[in-house]
Amino acid sequence: MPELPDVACLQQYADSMALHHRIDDVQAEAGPLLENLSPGVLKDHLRGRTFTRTRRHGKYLFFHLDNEEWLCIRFGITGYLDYYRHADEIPPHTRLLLEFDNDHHLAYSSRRLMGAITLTDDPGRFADEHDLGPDALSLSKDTFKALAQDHTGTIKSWLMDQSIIAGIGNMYADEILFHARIHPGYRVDRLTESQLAGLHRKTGDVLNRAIEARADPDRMPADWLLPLRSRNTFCPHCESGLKKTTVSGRTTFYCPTCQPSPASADWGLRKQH
DNA sequence: AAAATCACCTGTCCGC
DNA sequence: TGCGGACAGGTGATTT
Repeated sequence: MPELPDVACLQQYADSMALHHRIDDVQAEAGPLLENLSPGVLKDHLRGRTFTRTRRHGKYLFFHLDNEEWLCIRFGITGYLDYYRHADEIPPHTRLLLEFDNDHHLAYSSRRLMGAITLTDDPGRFADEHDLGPDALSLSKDTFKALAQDHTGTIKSWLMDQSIIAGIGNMYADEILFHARIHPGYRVDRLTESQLAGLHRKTGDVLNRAIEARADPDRMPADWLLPLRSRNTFCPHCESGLKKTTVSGRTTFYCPTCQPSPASADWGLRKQH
């Protein structure tokens, strides 16, 4: 699940719960989440330290340690954080468990092992090394338009490409395109200036509104697509039946009326059917 | 070279 | 009820 709004909420959660407590104990399992990092080394770096603040870039969350290092977490599809008191509250699939000096715990859980846990001295450098583009909430309209130059693939895959813009995933790409009234299969370089301007505005609107809704579909506005996913239902604007299809290999929902298909020359799909 | 597709894990859901 | 197969919101590697 965790796209930018989800990670922003996890950041708020961590800020309200997990800062300024000394880390007394660390449990980590070896495995694919810890790349180039052993559980023992991670433990050595974290134990005795406190988190002083956090930072988010795209879908990554960084915890600043009082020795100037940062713990970096990527959540993958199934990752989340849980701060709790009693040992029997440990969530299933906990992959990293911190125990603080106030007898509370912070667990990073991930059912599918698709996230990452690592350390860095500098989140900015980390973002560069991992080829992350600017955060989706940091973009000016001009930067947004400039980033779209010369791309011939689909607008949906462009929005989701973390090396271009960091933070947007499959679900919010669909939501943003729905509100911008742009079909997800459009070629990026066939969009008009005004379409790109609208897309930029909707990107900020949707992501910020999703954070307000605490990334909870039940709190999202009534005219949003996301809570309707996989329900085979109707467009909240025009009552057309919503379509489910595949764009760039990803499950895609859209409204065929509000988001009309591009003319054949304007598709960004290599193969169309 | 850019863009699409596959592979990575594991749990869930659906149809037979 | 049991079982196989498709599928899931992400990303990095591989292929086209």
